[in-house]
Amino acid sequence: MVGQRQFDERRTLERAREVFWLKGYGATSMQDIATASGVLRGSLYNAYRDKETLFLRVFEGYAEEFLGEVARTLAHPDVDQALRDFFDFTITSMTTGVPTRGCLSTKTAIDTKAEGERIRVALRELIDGMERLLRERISTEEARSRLTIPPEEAARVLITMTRGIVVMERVYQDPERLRATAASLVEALLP
Amino acid sequence: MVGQRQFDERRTLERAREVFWLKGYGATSMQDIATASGVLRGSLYNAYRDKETLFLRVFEGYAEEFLGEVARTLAHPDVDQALRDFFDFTITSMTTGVPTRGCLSTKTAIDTKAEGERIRVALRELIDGMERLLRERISTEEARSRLTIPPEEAARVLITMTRGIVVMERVYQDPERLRATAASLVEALLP
DNA sequence: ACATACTTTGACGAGTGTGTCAAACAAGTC
DNA sequence: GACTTGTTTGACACACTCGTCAAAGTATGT
Repeated sequence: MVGQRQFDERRTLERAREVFWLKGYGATSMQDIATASGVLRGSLYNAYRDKETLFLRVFEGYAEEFLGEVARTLAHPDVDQALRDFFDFTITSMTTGVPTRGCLSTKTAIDTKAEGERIRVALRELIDGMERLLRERISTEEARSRLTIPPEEAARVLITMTRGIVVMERVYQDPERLRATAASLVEALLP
Repeated sequence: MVGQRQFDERRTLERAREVFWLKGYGATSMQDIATASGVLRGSLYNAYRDKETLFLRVFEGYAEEFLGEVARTLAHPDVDQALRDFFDFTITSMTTGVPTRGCLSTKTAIDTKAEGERIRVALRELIDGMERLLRERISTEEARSRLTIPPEEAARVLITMTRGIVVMERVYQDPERLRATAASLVEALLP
């Protein structure tokens, strides 16, 4: 390679992720990312073409990490505990930072300035992935026998619940309340 | 009154609501509302001071109507049916329009440009109101005896679920899926 | 008819946004 | 040392944003 990239791409995407996460796609300007990363706006446009493409690049890494963490939390042998760990992880993730950062994928899903098809596809892939992990975890013979509804349906309910919890976090800013609600749902699914 | 308002306030707030609902608080400009209502920007500023105050005025009407509808849907004597009607109403509301408009309160809750305290208070009032209606409806002796978890917890789970459904609507744009998920939850709560 | 009190109107200031581009630059290759 | 190829840089064009304000307009009360 002859004319090679001068800036540290990992670090730049990391900073970009933080900004997108905190402010959301629509409210984040390329200048915000330039300032946060120390890379000039022009270089960002040269390297990533436009804001949407840069975002997709950032989101790719986010989704991968997130799914990895989810898989880890669900690994607990006890189904109840696995689900509690799962909710614990998502709640901790969204209530991290001051002010709390919330959930990147939910912010993006709701953002009217992020309605491009590429973004929606990326969102679907992440949620599909989470749903698959959940479904697989609660499809064991043991879990199946204890569930009040079929695992496929329970997985959908659980994944939908995580999205709802994100919204409630924004409104009430009370992690304990979120955990209690999550525990209530688990109790209803696995009495 | 001497110098009285020239424009039809009802109609103007109605149009403003439509725009805010479709585009979200942050992405809506005063010019958007001026264009949609036919009232000049200057007049809007004169009448409502600023964008946030105008929004709060709009949201007030929205919340009132919404709570009224919720109360009506929950009135069904059969608890299962009442909850199904409740979800049916929220899902129909968010999937109305082309493109579907989603949920105004959820869009506002997630919007990083709508983080003012007055807005958060208005959001809490609406959600608190919905929760109260739900809780009261499922606190009857009959409902209580059938619920898998206490009515207070069930109300929180239900309200959180509606917020999650809104997010899933944005991602998958599939009303049937939303109804199925809602039905699954009701099944888990009232087996 | 005239004063009053408010609304309407359109221009203004100041800031922000996206994306483009030509020129300067840097790092390998011949 | 010259060439190639991509990157960096800062300025540019253009559009949009919020909120303000002076001047013109208008319906009511006297």
